[in-house]
Amino acid sequence: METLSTPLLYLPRYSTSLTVNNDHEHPVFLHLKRCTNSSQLKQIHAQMLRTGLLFDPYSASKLFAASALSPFSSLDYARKVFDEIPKPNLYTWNTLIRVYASSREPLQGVLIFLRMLHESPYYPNKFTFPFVIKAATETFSLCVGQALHGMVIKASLEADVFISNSLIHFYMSCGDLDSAYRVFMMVGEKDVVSWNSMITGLAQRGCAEKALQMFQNMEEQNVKPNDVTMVGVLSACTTKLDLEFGRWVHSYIERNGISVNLTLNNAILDMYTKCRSLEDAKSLFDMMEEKDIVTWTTMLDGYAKLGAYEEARQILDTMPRQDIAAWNALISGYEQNGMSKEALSIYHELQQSKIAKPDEITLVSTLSACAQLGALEVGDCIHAYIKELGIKLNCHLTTSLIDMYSKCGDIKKALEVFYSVEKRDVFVWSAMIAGLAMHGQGKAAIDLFSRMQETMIRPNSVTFTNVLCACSHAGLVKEGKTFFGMMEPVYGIAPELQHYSCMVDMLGRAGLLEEAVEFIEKMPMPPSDSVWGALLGACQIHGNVELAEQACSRLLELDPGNDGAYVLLSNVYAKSGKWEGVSRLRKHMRVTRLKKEQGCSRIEVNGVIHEFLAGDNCHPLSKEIYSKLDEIVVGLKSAGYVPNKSQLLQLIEEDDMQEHALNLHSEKLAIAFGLLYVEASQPIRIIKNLRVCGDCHSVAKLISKLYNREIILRDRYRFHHFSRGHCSCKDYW
DNA sequence: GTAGGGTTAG
Repeated sequence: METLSTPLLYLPRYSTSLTVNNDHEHPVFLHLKRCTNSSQLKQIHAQMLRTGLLFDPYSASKLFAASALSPFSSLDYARKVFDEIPKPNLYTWNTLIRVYASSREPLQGVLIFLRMLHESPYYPNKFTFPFVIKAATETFSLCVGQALHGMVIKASLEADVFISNSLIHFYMSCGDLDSAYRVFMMVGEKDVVSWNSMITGLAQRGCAEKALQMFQNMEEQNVKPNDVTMVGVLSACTTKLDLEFGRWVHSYIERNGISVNLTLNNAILDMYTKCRSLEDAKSLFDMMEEKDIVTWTTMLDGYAKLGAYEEARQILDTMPRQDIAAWNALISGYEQNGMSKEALSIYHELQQSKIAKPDEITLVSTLSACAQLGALEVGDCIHAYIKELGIKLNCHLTTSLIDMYSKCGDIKKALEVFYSVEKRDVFVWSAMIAGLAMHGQGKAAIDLFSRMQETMIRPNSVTFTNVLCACSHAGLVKEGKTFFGMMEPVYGIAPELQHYSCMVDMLGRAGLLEEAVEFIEKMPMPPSDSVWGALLGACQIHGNVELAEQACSRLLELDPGNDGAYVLLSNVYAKSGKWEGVSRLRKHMRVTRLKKEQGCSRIEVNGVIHEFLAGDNCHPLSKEIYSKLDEIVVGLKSAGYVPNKSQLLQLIEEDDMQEHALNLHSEKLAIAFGLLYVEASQPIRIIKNLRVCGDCHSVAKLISKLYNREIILRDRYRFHHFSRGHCSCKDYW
């Protein structure tokens, strides 16, 4: 520790008077200019205090600027210096606002500004406003910015292009595009930054077309674009996923001699990966002489999202520093491509290696993977980890937790999370409504939707999909029709295909097949495969062969490879004893080599996921499982169970064999495994990739009674809670 | 003596 008795610098002891007489060449300023570390700065500070130079506002401002802006100084130290200055001048106030505006506490910038208005004799000048507007931008404080805008006008400073540009950026960041545009229009001499602020603002708000239109206007006005302009334009291309236009922009940059720096190269690279051209991305990546963490992460993300996992992994292993963004890119790449097991394994690797610390984004992706897999125990661990680290739940995390708990079958925990948070955005509300819907709690879902209306949060298109889905699963036809009718007139949300599908599903399930058909006929757009699929599903429930045939052929016109359509139609035939229809379908599937998606059920025991396929004997405990299954069948038969073969795609002709095939359904294997290895106090949680068949549904009900166990089964569309011989779906599914 | 706009992971 250096002390003042061993100075690093020799500071001549001037006999200073308090006034400096405009002697700006005071030697202490020279030292200040040459100062390279904080110890030297402190010595100068001490010297100025001793000599009283600090009482001169101009000299003090010099010291303060050095304390606030030099790379080796800290904001805390600068603040201490500021507090010692008896009469800070306007320059000093401006500098303090400036450093706070770009610090981690931008709000302080606004507060200091207010203090300046009260305590100082100065009125803000053309330099003050850009700093304080930046502070308002960083805090997303619309009313503060609006007030500042008012002050700018009163001070007759609205013609200042720097201030106007700050205001444009501010309004864009707050999402007030109209105000940004108004300020933009008022700027007399728009410079390149004015245009850039509009272009990047629009691009970041997802208004790609408007951003590109702005770019065109800019060219027409003969304002020469620079590298920042092109980053904004590329961002718009990336939103549009328009590779051809992206390539044109790349060549435009080269043709117009726009200087390409690292950031611009990164933006071009991102455009190529998002527009799915790995070739273009790779060749740019290889050519780039300078790369930073963004370059590496962008390339890694491109590989991972497009399924080139080996290449992605190689980037991770060779990049100079594996920060958390890189791990997140790999995890989300797997998760978004439905490879949840791989996503979880990367997450585990990350935790064990401790190379980087998981952040909110890591947790959101990993929770989604848990939700897909139904990995409740892993999901629970992540929730515990969040609590342990004291991570505050933001809306993204809250949504992911609610989604994970709902999809893993623990609706109570999902509700706990929902009620534990103070802040809920439209995604949080929608996720909770979806959770209740998939658990068949339609009434609760609707109640929640009503409570949502009491808040300022406006429902979006997804919210309505979830509400209609809730009505459909719970048979709430009247309510569903009301909500559907309100969408456009009350909420200004035009119904989309998924809303029509939900309505057809709802009407169809309720047996209103004619009404469902009329509804389809009145659709303002061509019905999609999922609309016909909903109708076909309803036909299966209500055994309407003729309509099923029509729905199936319309569905196959749109999606010829839809194996589910054949299965559903086959079930309709089987249900009404039309075996010739069944074998015709079977033959057709054989000829076209279309295979029914294999049924697969999953169960998690002690954090390990066990997977079963129909008739599968790959499991190491296969023998025990099958003997348990035999025991169950004997027990069920003596309780009066008769196998229900109506929903079996008739691949096996003989009766005995049919029954055998039924017994081998994957969910039955998983239930047998659960009875053997899940603690008696715990529910048996199973996840199936397809819809549960009627026979398995009755069997699960009986088992829940005979063995006095709770079984929670997630199928492709919803949950079934079996308990004491009943199912939560009330056999309406 | 002070100023404004940009790229990656949800």
